[in-house]
Amino acid sequence: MISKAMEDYLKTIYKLEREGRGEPVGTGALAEALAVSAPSATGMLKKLAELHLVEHNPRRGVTLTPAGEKVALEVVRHHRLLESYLKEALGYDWDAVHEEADRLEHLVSDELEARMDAALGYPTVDPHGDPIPTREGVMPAAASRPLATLAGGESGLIGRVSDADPAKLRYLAGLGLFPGVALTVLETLPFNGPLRVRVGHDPGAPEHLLGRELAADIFMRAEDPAGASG
Amino acid sequence: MISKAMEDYLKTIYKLEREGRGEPVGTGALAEALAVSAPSATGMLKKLAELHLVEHNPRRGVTLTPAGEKVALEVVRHHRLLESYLKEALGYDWDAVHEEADRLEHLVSDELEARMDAALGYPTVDPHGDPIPTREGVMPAAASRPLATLAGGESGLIGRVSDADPAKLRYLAGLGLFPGVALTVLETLPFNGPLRVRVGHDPGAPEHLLGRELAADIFMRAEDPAGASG
DNA sequence: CCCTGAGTTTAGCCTATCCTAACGAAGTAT
DNA sequence: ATACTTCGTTAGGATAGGCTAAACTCAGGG
Ligand SMILES: [Mn+2]
Ligand SMILES: [Mn+2]
Ligand SMILES: [Mn+2]
Ligand SMILES: [Mn+2]
Repeated sequence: MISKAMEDYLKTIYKLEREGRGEPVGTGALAEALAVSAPSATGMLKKLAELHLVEHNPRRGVTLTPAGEKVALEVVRHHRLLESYLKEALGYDWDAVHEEADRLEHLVSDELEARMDAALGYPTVDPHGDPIPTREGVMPAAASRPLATLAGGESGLIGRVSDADPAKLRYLAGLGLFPGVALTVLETLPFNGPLRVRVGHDPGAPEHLLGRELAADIFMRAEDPAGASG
Repeated sequence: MISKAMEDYLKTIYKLEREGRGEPVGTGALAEALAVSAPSATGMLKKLAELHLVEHNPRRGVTLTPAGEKVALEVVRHHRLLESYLKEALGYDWDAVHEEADRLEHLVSDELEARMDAALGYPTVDPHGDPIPTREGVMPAAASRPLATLAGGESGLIGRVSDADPAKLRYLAGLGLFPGVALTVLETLPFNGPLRVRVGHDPGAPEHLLGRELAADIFMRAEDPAGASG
């Protein structure tokens, strides 16, 4: 049986694997991400390796096996469906959904998953724009073009926003910046200065200044939004 | 800290206290209801007594303290709100909600509780007609008049149905018998025979035969339905 | 080539919750 | 009054997960 704790380990290994560049995940990084001690992580990794959910090369790191990745994707699917459901159906703010979903994600039955999915109209991304893995365990590509790579005058649609910091999410919400919103970069001030952006293409639309740290949390859709025709 | 396991013990003690007639709950009955061994129950009772959540008189039984009852009522409130939410908002069948709610009831935050409550329009009973304790920890009275106590020709509104057996719930749903539905007892066959009932007052309305076992699971509202004027 | 330090693993413990087997208390029946 | 029976508690142990302290590995730096 796969416990709640095991699911959290697998989910976190998955996340760290994505963030890193193909290297196996280190015990220390894993322990830190889970807020447990390194020995606890070592112990759990042995158990997970025993179950063939991870490959553990002592002192080198861990990698998910296909079976482990399947479990991780299921948990991520539950998490992101929950975030979407809490926001869309129950009116949660997008900075509050993560914590709630983190608790509930381990208890979502197949039926609850299916009913939330249907109630939401089979969404493909969560409130932060993170892709929702399919029921079959396929993770769609995430929007990955940093806002700062847009040239002055270029525009596009916000695809995704980092959900790591609730305070940033609240600030962005205050500016009206969500996934799906069109954004035009008016200018990029030099020496790592802020970006001046306009919401939408209209000359009359609100403009905002975004510091580099905040801009780094915003990713644009790959697809051309079909019209900087402002 | 009150663990999930403790919440389950307190909830079950509460239920058994209600079912019994004021006598303290025995260790064996509690253990059986929780599907654990008697020694496990003894051990947990000591811990709960330590926390002043129950009063445990060894070899006599347990009683909830006011603090323990408060916790129990919170868990029951979460359970019944969840059952209502799953049915009303997500389209669950009323025989499927109990199992799901039993898993989720320990993870409901104050915010989730409040949002489900509001989304449902502040319901006072769950899908089976069981009263939902208030946020302040008050348990409303449950419909308690057994269907079989209605005289031939008498009618009333179904108030509550035992949720113990999903198969019975499915059968009753097939007959259209839910809380809130009007029911007229046409006759009560002798020697503990079945009840012939009519859904509603109309002479043309569907009639059904209910065996005593099934009838014993149906309880009518105390209030007079204001009109056997059929 | 050895030494050192960062990072991991081992050793030894702790807590929560559950279990079985054995023991004890109390009421019931002879 | 004594013996049986029922029920609860004590004793002893398991498992899952987490922790601290100590030992180990190994890739450089000297
Ligand atoms: Mn999240
Ligand atoms: Mn998210
Ligand atoms: Mn229930
Ligand atoms: Mn119910």
